[in-house]
Amino acid sequence: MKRKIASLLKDTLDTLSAKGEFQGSTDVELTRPRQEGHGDFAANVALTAAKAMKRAPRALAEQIRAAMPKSRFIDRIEIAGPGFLNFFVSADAWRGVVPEILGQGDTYGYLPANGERVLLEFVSANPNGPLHVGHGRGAAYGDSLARLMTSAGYSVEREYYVNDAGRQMDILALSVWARYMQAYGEPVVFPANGYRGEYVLGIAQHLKEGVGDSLVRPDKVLPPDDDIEAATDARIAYLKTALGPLYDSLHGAGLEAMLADIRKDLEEFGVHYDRWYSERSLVESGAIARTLALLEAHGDLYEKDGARWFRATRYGDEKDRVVVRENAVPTYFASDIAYHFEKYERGYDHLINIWGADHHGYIPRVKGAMAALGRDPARLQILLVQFAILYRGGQRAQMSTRSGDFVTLRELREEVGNDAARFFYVLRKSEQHMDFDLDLAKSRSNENPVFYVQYAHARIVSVFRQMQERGLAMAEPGASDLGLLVADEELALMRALSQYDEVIAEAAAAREPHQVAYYLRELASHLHAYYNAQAFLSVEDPLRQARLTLLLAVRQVLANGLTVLGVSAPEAM
RNA sequence: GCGCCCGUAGCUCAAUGGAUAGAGCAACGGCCUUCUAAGCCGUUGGUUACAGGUUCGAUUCCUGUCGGGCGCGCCA
Repeated sequence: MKRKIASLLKDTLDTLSAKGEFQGSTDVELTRPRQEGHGDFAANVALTAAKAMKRAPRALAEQIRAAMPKSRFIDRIEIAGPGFLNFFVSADAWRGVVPEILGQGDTYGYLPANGERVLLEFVSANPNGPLHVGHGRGAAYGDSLARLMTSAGYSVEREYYVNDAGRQMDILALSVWARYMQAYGEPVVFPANGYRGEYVLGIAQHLKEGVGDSLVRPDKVLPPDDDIEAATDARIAYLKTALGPLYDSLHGAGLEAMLADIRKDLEEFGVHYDRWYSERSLVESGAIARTLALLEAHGDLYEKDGARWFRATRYGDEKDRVVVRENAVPTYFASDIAYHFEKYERGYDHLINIWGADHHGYIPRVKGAMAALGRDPARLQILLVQFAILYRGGQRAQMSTRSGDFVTLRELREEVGNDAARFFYVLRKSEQHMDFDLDLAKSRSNENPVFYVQYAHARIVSVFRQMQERGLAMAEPGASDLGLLVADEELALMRALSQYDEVIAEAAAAREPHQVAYYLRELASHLHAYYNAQAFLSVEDPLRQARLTLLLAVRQVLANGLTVLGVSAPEAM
């Protein structure tokens, strides 16, 4: 609908331009006015163009209105305020959306394919512990964004970058080994910065059952005691020597167990990936070395304090960054450069990363590295998800992976259900700090907005169930006389329905799934109002058929929107 | 100290530079012998943190101040 009006307006402006009676861009944006009396769509073109043309805005608006052709979509056009053009759309035009929805079904709201490929990387949590509620927000946001952009015509691939090569994984291995030793009653000091979560015990137990006592070695706590990090590194080195090739099975046991857990968790949450991309594969394929060589060739690397540095300051970062440590081991940043460079090589139009807000300082160096490699940093869009601050019983709950004192995504899902968790997560804009009230999310009170929307869907289905029980039948939707739909609630509903594709387009462009959630709440609100004001089955037949047809369309759009958010549309509640 | 994000109703949050800043919850008052009351209708609630600036017009953009979160590693 919006596009139809916009196109009429553009044609008019083009005509005026050709006659020299209008200057400025004729690609005009229409808005949905907040104020009821301001029509269905508003254009501010007269206001924006008036200055350059040295004309009074209202007079210009009047001229544009006079030049607009008659259309069956438009009842009237008013000029209001400082010079807005307010378009009032005809009821018949609104009614047209109903057959459109029913004809397109599940694909209603899908925009035509735009041929653009998107690689969306999200969650990518280190596999050294279960996902917690912070990761859950990234998962819900990322997956909904993927669905949203798919609906908006993009070709989207989902990817999880598995950090299976770094020091943190060695610390997990060390932690598992300590628990394993304890399981054998061997004396061992648990590493001060190890992972204390209960899941580590499970992995150790599993390991014990699998390989027996073949990994038992004398413990050796190495100095310096005052530097925990250095002591840990020394112990890891010791363990690698002591275990030899067996270290891989220890490391692998932790990795595989955690990865399997994460995959299962996400699958159950409705989040499916097209690819799990291993960091280690970048090491083994030599991609890191090749990428560093490219930077070297461009003169963007140098030696200092025994390490190799990337000249990030040359590309806008605050300071230069180490890519190869003094001990010759590449940093995480080095693999990330290789990883992102490789993403560019794969030829996507948009590279989108979703990162936790604590990584924001990392953005300039990655973009800088891409610029150094001759790639356009603008094609890499990094979206930040702010932390969800947990509250339990009115108290702020702290999270820490290492202490094992945290709420896992799985716990949350079990307590509040996948639907409530997903809806709750995407109800806030991603860069907004979010207070996650666990008690509230757990409660099945009407404060939880997901029920409100799902209930609207279930109510419609229930009407059709009643219809059958009463021995009534639904005729072909196309046979209904929608002209009978004249009630305020009906027009409001149809107006809302026609807005769905606009919401999809705008939400996708802004990367903001929460817009869909807000829209659904509004559509549900119109439905509930309609439900309370009008009867469906207890009216006579031409009208009954028309109303049932409208209900079918509402049900369809509710279902489509919920699908974008990864939330189910229940038939009964 | 520097950088990034944020500050909107009692609470949680919306609002492509537009018109009288909106929802939900909470509070208060109504609505079920009829399709699900997890619902509907109504009332109350605001110096958009503060001070300037840009312009026809600012919650939105710019500068500064205050307050909160995060980051500033040869960790990831």
